[in-house]
Amino acid sequence: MIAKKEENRIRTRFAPSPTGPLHIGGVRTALFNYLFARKNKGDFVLRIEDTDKERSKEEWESQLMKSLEWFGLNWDEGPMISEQQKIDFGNHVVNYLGSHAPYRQSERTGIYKKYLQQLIDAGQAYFCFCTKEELDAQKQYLMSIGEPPVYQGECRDLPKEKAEEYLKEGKNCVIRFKTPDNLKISFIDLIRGKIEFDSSVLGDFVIAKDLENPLYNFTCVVDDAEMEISHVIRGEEHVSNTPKQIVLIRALGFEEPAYAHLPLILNTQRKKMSKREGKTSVTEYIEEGYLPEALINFIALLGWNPGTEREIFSLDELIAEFSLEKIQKAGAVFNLEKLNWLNGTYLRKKGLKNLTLDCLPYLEKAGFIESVSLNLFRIKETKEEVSLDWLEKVVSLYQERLKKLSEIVELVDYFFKKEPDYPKELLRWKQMSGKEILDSLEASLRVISGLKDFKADNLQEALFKEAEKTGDRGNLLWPLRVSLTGKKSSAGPMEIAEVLGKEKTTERIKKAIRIMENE
RNA sequence: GGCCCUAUCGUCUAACGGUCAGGACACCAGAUUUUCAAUCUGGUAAUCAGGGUUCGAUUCCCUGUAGGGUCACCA
Repeated sequence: MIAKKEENRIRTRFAPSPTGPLHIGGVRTALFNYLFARKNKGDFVLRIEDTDKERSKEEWESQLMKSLEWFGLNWDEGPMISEQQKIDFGNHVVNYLGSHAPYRQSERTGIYKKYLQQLIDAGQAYFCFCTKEELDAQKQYLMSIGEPPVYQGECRDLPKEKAEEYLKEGKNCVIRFKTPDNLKISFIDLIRGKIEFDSSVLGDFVIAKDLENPLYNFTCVVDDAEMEISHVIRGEEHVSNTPKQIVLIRALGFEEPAYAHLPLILNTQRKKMSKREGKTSVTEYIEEGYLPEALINFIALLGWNPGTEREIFSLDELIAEFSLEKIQKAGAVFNLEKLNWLNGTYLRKKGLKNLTLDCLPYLEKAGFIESVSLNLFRIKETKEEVSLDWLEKVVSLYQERLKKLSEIVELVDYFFKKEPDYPKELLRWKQMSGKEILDSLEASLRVISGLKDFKADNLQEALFKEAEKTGDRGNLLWPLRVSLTGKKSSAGPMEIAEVLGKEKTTERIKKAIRIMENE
């Protein structure tokens, strides 16, 4: 099924298990595999590790792929996807990039079975009939006396006939690998250098529940070999799996891939990021309104640096700069503030049209607007119809203030309400008296009424001229701004007025005047 | 507890054995300003400890300390 690849071709893989949404750490692993493959003109393979039938769900699988697609981390190969499969995934993923499905371990049982049988026949793996209770007790004991809690090999030398007899009886069993005794297993980690383990800490570990149900370490080794993966780049939590996989590779006569174990991404408590504290799934970041390019840029800089002082990189620029040598050894704390800053810079760089399109779902979800047609929207509260162009103007007022898309809602809400709601006190600038506020609002109203061309520039000119009378522009502009927005901070009142239009601007100032008069 | 890994500003990080230990985020101050941002300028802030090796250690070695990972019929 998998074509023989050319000698020395770089091939990496991302091998998630579909048991939940894509994790930030998962994106980083995928990203580095992707970057390394692309940098070296190699291949990037996606493999779904769904051997755990209890926890694996197809919806997670499609969400995983959707997330990778969103980031632009497209994989190169896999079985060609049939029309039927496309339909099966229904709404989740409409079209896969390159029309490749990922490799699914659940569809490769036959392959694993063959190799499993090979090990059993060669006496390198055996059936174990020990019960869970027995093993738990043993583990407890070993840990209590400070020994590594490994299987003691009770069934290791069980005669073949005996094993077959138990098997026939239907006795519960697992398949264990016969780990060689007293063996030093070392490998060169491309990031950490030489790492060595003693085989005694491995014990005879379980490689399959039975011939039909192989377990992670086994399937991983078989697949990496079958798929001719040249570089296994994965999280640091896997270093302790590596010696197990190496002894399996040797027993099966496979070639060892190169290994690179990435430092962990930590939470602010400096622990491995977990679902317990903070946001870990990328879907949460997507929903909050982080851009894929910002997230990619940020994650790339977590544990890697280009060796220069540059910090802003597109995916293609990362490919050009990437190298494994520049990867850090120590774990890196996920620094949300820096992500926010980066996202803000990407938001500011974005074209207004696209930014507005990105904001639309948030405005709809907030119940501000509903879509009438492609370019026409209705403000729900006032039933007014507005164009996409107008929404662009609204968004443009806040482009440079935005850190993430979701913030647009509370920033621009006053455009979508009949009138802003605010406490009277908010209209007061510094020590102004009620009379002064009233005068100020009436002055604004007068200036605005007399204006023919209702544009921010003209408004500014006229209002600044009026403001000279008191010397402090705030005297005029603060009450005006509050009357229009009901907020203590916002974009400039002239720009807001222009977008609001003369009529509404006038109405809102009049309302503020009424509030002041009701003293 | 066993095994494995790691250690530079609060955080992400730079520094062929010789640098005033550099940059970015955050923070503080100033400029700008009607507010909040954005922007510009400046500032505070770090080599875990102790031993070696060396003319000279952030850098190499050892010990200690601290932190992390992992010890499933999960991946």
